Amino acid sequence: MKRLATGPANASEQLARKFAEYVPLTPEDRRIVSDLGSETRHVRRRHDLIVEGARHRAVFLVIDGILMRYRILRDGRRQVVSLIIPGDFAGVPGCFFTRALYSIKAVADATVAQISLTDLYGLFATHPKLAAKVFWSFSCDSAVYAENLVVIGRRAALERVAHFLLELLTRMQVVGLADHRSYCLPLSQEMIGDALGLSLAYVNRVIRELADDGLVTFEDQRVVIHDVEALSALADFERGYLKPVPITELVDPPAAERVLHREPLLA
Amino acid sequence: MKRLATGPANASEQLARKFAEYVPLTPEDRRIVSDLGSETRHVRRRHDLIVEGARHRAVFLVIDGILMRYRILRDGRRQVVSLIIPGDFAGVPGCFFTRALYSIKAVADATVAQISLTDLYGLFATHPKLAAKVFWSFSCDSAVYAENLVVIGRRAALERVAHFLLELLTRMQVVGLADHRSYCLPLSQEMIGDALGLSLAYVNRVIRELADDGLVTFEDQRVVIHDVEALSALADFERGYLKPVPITELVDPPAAERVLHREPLLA
DNA sequence: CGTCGCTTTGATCATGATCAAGGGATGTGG
DNA sequence: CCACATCCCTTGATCATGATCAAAGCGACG
Repeated sequence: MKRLATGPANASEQLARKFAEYVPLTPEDRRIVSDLGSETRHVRRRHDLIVEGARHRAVFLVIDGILMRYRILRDGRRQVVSLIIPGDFAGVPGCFFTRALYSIKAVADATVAQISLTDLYGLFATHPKLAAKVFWSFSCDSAVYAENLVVIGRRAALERVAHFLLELLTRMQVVGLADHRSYCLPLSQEMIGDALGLSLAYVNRVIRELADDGLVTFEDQRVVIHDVEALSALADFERGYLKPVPITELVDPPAAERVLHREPLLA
Repeated sequence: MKRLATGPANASEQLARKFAEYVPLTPEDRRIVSDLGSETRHVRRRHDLIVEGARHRAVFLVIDGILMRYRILRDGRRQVVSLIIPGDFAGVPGCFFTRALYSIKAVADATVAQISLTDLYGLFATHPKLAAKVFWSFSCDSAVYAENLVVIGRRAALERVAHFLLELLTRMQVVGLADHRSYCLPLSQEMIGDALGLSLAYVNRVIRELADDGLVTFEDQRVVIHDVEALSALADFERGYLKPVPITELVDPPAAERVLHREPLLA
């Protein structure tokens, strides 16, 4: 259960790592994120960070650990809506609603940096470029949700599980928590089922089938994907949706192409 | 098939209508949107506005008509990822990726205002407050995707259809295209199935069942929900996820609470 | 040492898919 | 104006994917 990379100690390091390829943070950005997220909080495995229906006071940048965002329906059925790994924000897009739409629970002991909504919203007035980067990343999360709609809506159980493992491989790689084919996955099979709309028992059978075919191995909490190519083909996995365009073009477009005249910013 | 409201003629009117409650647009905002979206385009029913894999050059603000965002898998299975109604943006979040992740097709003849990516990105430099409002609305779209994950992942067919009809009722009401219990729904049962991960034949049976129970009526292209309360109970529908907090607090937080000092905006 | 969380496996069931066929409306080209 | 095609709805019969129920084993942990 060794870690591939030592967890970064603070918020700005972890965010910079996630954003590295696409949303380069300036030293100034990192200083601000460090300031904003200086108040860290630990969430123990199986404990809730946010409970559905509660009022929002902050968002949380995950520094270490894994959390899941979920809803439990009246009759006990549970759907996991997203897995939140280091570098991701927890509490988004709930922060745009007065009360939390979902609960968020730590799946493995987690450390998060707390950013008050006041500070977050204030970024628009004080550091609009950084605000743009953060909101750009919020928007990109939609792409993951949309893709998962295709997974759950139109793929068979085997494909769903395969896709799930590959998406997580890719996301973990981005933040340096996976090598080219393996990572630590602290989820029970029940949680995987709840993320994919499958029953616990069936997830177990499907995983067994994938293992029997020599495609993946689970040992302890580590997943090893022995043939990423083959599994991707099986799942019809295209990782494009996890690779947005660099935001540089967005925040700093070529000056010549700006068509609108400027307005005073803080009028 | 009468319309409840006459369709607004231009982009800023339609956006203002959608944003009315939550994201008040200033007169200046509306002028800018009018400028940006002055180039309109018509998309005939069944024609594609964007084809998966194409390079992105613009986003489109829907003025009139309905479109759907979808993917077709290798073996022909189709998943509709979202319905795009007047006031929504088409081409988001695809615009954050070099190539379109999904195709977008008009379900009913549509009119859209075209906004080039250059102009959209340029908003951050030229009109950051308006950019904030637009990106805030992009982020809110995530909430709809997440909710639909719960619908498709953990709800039975009857509940899915009921939830679908209620979500659309609420969204159409926001832009003045539905009264308190009915609206025009130009979708075939096959499309509804593709949005909900169900087969055409089964959608038909479920709709029949809802009709037999006197909960809804389909006539011509109009849906009438006879008992919104009962249907909401059946579907476990909570419309909170369609009602974000007003953005005013976000863009104009109380000055006293701003903790960070300001930086020059266009350094 | 006993409980709890998690995995594994079997047996049975049912929701919803698939296949097939027909009918009504609308549209289109000859 | 008719013939034909297409789209969409409807319904029946059958099938299968995956759910549900049940029970047992296995660590880990207190």
